[in-house]
Amino acid sequence: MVQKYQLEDKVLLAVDCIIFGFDEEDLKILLIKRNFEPEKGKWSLMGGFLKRHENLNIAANRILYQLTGIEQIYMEQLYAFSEVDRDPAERTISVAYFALINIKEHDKALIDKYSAKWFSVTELPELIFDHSEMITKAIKRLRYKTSKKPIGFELLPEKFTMRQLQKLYESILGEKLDKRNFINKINALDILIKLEEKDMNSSRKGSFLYQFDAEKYQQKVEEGFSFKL
Amino acid sequence: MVQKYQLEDKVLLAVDCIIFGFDEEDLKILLIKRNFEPEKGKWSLMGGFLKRHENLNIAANRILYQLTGIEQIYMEQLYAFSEVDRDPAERTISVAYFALINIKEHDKALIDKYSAKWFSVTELPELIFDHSEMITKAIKRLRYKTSKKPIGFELLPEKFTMRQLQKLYESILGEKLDKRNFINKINALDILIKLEEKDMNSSRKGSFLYQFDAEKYQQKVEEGFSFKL
DNA sequence: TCAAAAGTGTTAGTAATACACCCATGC
DNA sequence: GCATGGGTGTATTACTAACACTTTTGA
Repeated sequence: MVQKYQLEDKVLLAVDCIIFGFDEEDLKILLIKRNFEPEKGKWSLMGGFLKRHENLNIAANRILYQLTGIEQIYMEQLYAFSEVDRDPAERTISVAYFALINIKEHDKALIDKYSAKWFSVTELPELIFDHSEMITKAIKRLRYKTSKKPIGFELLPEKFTMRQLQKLYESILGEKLDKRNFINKINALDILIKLEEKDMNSSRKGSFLYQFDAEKYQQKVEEGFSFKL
Repeated sequence: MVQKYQLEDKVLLAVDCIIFGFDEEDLKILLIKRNFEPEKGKWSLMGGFLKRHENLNIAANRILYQLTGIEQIYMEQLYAFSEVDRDPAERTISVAYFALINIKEHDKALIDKYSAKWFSVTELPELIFDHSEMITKAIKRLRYKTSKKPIGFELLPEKFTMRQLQKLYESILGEKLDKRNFINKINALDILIKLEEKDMNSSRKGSFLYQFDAEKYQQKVEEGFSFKL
């Protein structure tokens, strides 16, 4: 006979999604114009409320899908934000999630339809509630993860140049890296396939394209390999 | 005019506290016999429900105080656990917090009164709900933090021997460390004060006692120092 | 006198950093 | 022919890891 917790306070539990993308220049974050009160019309992370039948991961994916049409991506829980007055309308606790996606792979039309927009992390607009704080924390976590595992390949097209990869790392870490050291380290990891093909857009000489070797990477992870950039 | 989110589901939000302690031998976790249904009488983390007027940090401290008499310690948020059926009585999301405390500094009588008990992390009893999973995650986080910052001093008495400190690190990391390398590294950090005094309990020869130099440490942190064991 | 834990340095290997010039091409 | 970005290797330094014997003293 299971007894219930009848005297306890219940609260609204929100989920906010921090979606990172990369456009071969800058690290970007996807924001949306909020279409309900309070703060209607202001920029915001993709957010919504947890429903009774969902866990938080599922809610995060549903909310992202409803607001942007983006489906089935891996999101990771960041932190629960719980200041009593963080939402002026009503007491709400928000669990922030973040994810990395490839901007080009996700249908621009769909995102436009939903009035979502990419902003460079260095030029974010004013955001509602504590969403800036969430983003600050997400960037910190992203930097940490980047220094442990070679993530970031999600953010690039299937074929990419060393220079694009380097720029991606630079924009995540917020600092310039040495070209030769970077290439040496990435090559030492031995998880890229160098293609015959060259990308001729970026320079007259052209630069070789690479692919991420997911199989080799998986194998190395199983052998317990760890990464340090 | 602030509008409310009237159609959204509300849920119970619980907080569970993972309290780490060290008794100069083993890394331990504080557990309590649950005195209400469901699962009454089984071992559990210290848990309770968030109240309307509290944020999660404050709730975590209140719950810990009510169940163990331990006050005013620094707790860090770990993760929100949200499986739909994690609590059979009613839909409950739980945010886990963890902390490090010095077992001896916290009044044993008080803890006994509340029927809390310390268990070695290597010999945990069966726990309710998803509490084992919470502990696994907390240990992982603790190991990570230990490898970045010289934490763990919270777990030792004010004066301690190098060997005690080494045992603490070994029990957090779950592996043996080399005595000389350990001492060399700790000394290189230059955040301990070597005392004249010796501890005569552990051996015939006696071993020198050390103190953590909080001031020096603070200064180094400000200079941007980072730690790698 | 011996058992039990404390204390003490060096070396070899590995990883991280700093650094500068030539190449290929389109204009 | 020159401007642009691409590509390449080495030397130095700092860190990490492995390793064994002597000291002290209470029983």
